[in-house]
Amino acid sequence: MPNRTDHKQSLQKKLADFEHACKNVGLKLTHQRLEIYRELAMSSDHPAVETIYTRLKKRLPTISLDTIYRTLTTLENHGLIRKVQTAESQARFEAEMMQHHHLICNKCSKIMDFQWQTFDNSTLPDELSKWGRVQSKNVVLHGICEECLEKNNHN
Amino acid sequence: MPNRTDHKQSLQKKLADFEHACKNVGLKLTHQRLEIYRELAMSSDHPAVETIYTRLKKRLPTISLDTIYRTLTTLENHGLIRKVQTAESQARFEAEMMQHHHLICNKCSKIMDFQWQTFDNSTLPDELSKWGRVQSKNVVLHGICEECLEKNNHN
DNA sequence: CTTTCGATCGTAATTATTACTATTTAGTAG
DNA sequence: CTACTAAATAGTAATAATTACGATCGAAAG
Repeated sequence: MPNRTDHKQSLQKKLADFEHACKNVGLKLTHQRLEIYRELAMSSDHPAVETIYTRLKKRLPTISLDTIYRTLTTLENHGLIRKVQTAESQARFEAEMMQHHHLICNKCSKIMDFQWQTFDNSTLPDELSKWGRVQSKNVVLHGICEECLEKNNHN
Repeated sequence: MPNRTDHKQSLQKKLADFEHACKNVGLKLTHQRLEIYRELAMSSDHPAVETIYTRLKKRLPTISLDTIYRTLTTLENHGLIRKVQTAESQARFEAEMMQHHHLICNKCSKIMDFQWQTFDNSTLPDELSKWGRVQSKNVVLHGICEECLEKNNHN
């Protein structure tokens, strides 16, 4: 029995789950999809699209960049993989330099600031002490704002 | 005397501080820089570059997009403004679907996963209850990883 | 006032992502 | 096993975001 810190499932298990998940949501189980997922499941370095492309080309020399973009988007929409938290493709700025955190609406992309003293005062897990020098510590919340929720109700 | 939740300084104060800061770090105080900063200081909606450009054009019809990009980068490098947390210009992905958080190196852009049960179990500040529906709750740490710190020492 | 070097403008180039079309293929029905 | 069909892919073209370049311009120091 795996101990509770052993949260990484075996690759086999992940791939099997993936196949089932595809079936369940009606996604065709293509060679490319499986390989793209496998590549990501084997990687722990949060690769960019180009990186995945380069790595996959060794096994699938004819795979297209478009397929990778399309597939990653599809898988993300079905909750099978994640895009690492980013505000959006385009950068956004602020002049507020006080410590604060962000709450981002997944629908309208509005960003709200909030403060959270309790969090700011908390200490990080011990395991991070040997990582290097932590310079900033922020919370990012994602969700749907009240306004967008209401819009949806009126449809 | 302002109360403690009144964390927004007056625009006047901010602009004055900005002027001093520019002097201190040897940045020329140009009309464009001041206006770009003013625009950002007046905005609470975390505008994208195009947004800033559009707004500024009303007052400075000849301002160039390049100037805005360059200026924002300059100001960010001097810690006068902030870019809202993004991993990078290019998106990055992961297949790990368990709740976890990210630690990102500002030098080499490596992303490390970590877990933080205490945080996961914590409750959000009350003020957020009326925002809408929060769907995810993550910590993003930025800093310099051990490896990059050592590289710097050897220079 | 003049000088000087950093900053700006206008535009071109680059990079990341998305769209398009002809072709291929997974899933299914005969 | 073969044929069908809608979905998926490859290859390439288009778009969007950002960065680079070269000719001026102007802030700041003397």
